[in-house]
Amino acid sequence: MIKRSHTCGELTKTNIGETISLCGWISKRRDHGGLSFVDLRDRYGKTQIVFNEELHSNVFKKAKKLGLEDVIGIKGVVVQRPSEAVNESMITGEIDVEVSQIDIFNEADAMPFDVNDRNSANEDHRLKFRFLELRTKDLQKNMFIRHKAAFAIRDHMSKNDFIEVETPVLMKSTPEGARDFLVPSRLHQGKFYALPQSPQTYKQLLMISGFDKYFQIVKCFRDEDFRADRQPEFTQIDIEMSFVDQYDIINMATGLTRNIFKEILDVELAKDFPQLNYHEAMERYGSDKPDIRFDMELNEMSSYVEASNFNAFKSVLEKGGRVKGIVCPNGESYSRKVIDELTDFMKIYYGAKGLAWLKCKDGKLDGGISKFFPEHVQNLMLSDLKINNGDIIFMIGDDVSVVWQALGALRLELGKRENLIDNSKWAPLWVVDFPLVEWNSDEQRWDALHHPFTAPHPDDIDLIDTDPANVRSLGYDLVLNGYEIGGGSIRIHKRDLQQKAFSLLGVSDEEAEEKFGFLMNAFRYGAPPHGGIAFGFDRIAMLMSGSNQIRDVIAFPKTTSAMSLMDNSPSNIDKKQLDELGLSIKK
RNA sequence: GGGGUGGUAGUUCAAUUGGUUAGAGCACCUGCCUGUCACGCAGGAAGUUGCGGGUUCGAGUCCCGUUCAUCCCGCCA
Repeated sequence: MIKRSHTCGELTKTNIGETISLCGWISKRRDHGGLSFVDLRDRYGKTQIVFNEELHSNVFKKAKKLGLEDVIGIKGVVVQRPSEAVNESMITGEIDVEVSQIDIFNEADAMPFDVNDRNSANEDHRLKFRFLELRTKDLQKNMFIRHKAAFAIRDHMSKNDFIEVETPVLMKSTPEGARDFLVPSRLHQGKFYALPQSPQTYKQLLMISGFDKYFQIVKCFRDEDFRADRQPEFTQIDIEMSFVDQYDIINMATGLTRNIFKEILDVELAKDFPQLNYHEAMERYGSDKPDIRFDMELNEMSSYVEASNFNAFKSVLEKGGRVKGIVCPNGESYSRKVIDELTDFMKIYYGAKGLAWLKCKDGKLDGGISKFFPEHVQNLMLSDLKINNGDIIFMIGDDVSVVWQALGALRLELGKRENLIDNSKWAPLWVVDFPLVEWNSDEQRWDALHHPFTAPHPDDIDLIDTDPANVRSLGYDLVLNGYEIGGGSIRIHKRDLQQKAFSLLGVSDEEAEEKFGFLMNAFRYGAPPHGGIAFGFDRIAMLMSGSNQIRDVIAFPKTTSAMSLMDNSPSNIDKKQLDELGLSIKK
């Protein structure tokens, strides 16, 4: 067997005259009769190797039958290319390898798609042959970014005294939050393990154990519906610290994020990331994960509405609702048809009742609902909101949550349409002071916004009994370019406060004991104040690789229906396996 | 659970209002070619139009159902 002396990405004219050997895949073939050029590829690059009938007729004959993606090893001499044949776009473009010996390791069938071009097949087809898609330059680059990021994280955390502790993958099911993936127990028939949604309880127990700086790069599992940035199994950078407040965590996580971007992309992020509290984020951007690479903030419109004759909005205000609006440039391009499309978008997806608009023309407001606004009100709007000629103003009036959500989505849509987003920009920010709980009207109860171990803001503890909706938590999210890439909180570390939190969430003592008794019990034996954060490692890798699909940074991802098209999982199992587990399939 | 988009040779796409034998690039096969790098030239093979039903003289095209992929809403403590 020919073993390689070099990779396919490194030979240059300094190697001319050397006898070398290479191993790799045939990326491209150009046959000229007695002379045949082959681009040999491995993950380091490509090198052009030449088969010459006159020089090595035996080898030439063997090479005649070579096809795309055959795997070969060759031995030969590095030679200078004729000057007119130099390919300046390749590192190895000044040399050829004159092949004198060849091993054909494996001949490939006709390829299902062209691995030189990732776009040569649809995604479902590429997923079926994911091992081939992973040969593409794009995915090799992405996997390398991911590897470097994981390496940089471990290095950074270790240097800062954090230790990585592995926690169980088979754990107790807790029906709170996301749906669990379940694993039936053979030895305890009828009982189930769950795969962790996150190692949350374990890392809190590790704090009680005294591992005051813990981290783990760890797989987590959530059985919900999937999106471009969500997979059933995903990887978190899980971190927890003792004897800290939320600003210690924020500082640590900012430092880690800056380090990753510096190491992998050589990007210098701001020393401190901007911070917005939740309420401000919603009021200004209509989102708890705002993309602040562009402005176009949401404006308060109630004073203009009150001074107007537009009764639809006035009655919204009377009923305690809100009216907000955004000012968008390039209003001429918003024809009736386009506005109707945007209106449907608002109605169908965000429950808005409509989308009001007015345009600014010749220094005056025009069209849409402009006639309901007296001239002096219009003038105020023009000057307060800095509306320019050609702008269009969109307004929505509704319950505050609808206004926030709909306008937040509209802001993003308009930002894209108007090309306001600078793709070269990195805009991290912290969102803090989240509400502790939100009302779940379906279940008629309060749900934890983050999770049930999140500490309430110390200033708001008295409100827990009287006004739960306005209790802030010591929770925080790290947002980058409109993606939530991390989130965490200071945890409750006292048994009585944890009990209070459970009772607010409608978790009975018995239930709390059954589900979280082991944690509650641990609080009896010396629990330090602690808190932490978990980063979505896949999302970070995705953003760093310039993608908006998490699948692009996962070697073997699942589809949006949680299937693996490559190995066809999930799949049926033998009756024998079911019997061993004491399970039967419901018909 | 709901909505949008898509599924046609191995693959990427085309196919006029429903109308002849469903076409083209790449890949594949055969032959030619000694400086190509998207090599070139000549020829060839390749199709259950996702699946099931319906309308029609006639369906890739229209209708209903279903399935898969993808994007979004719900969901994701």
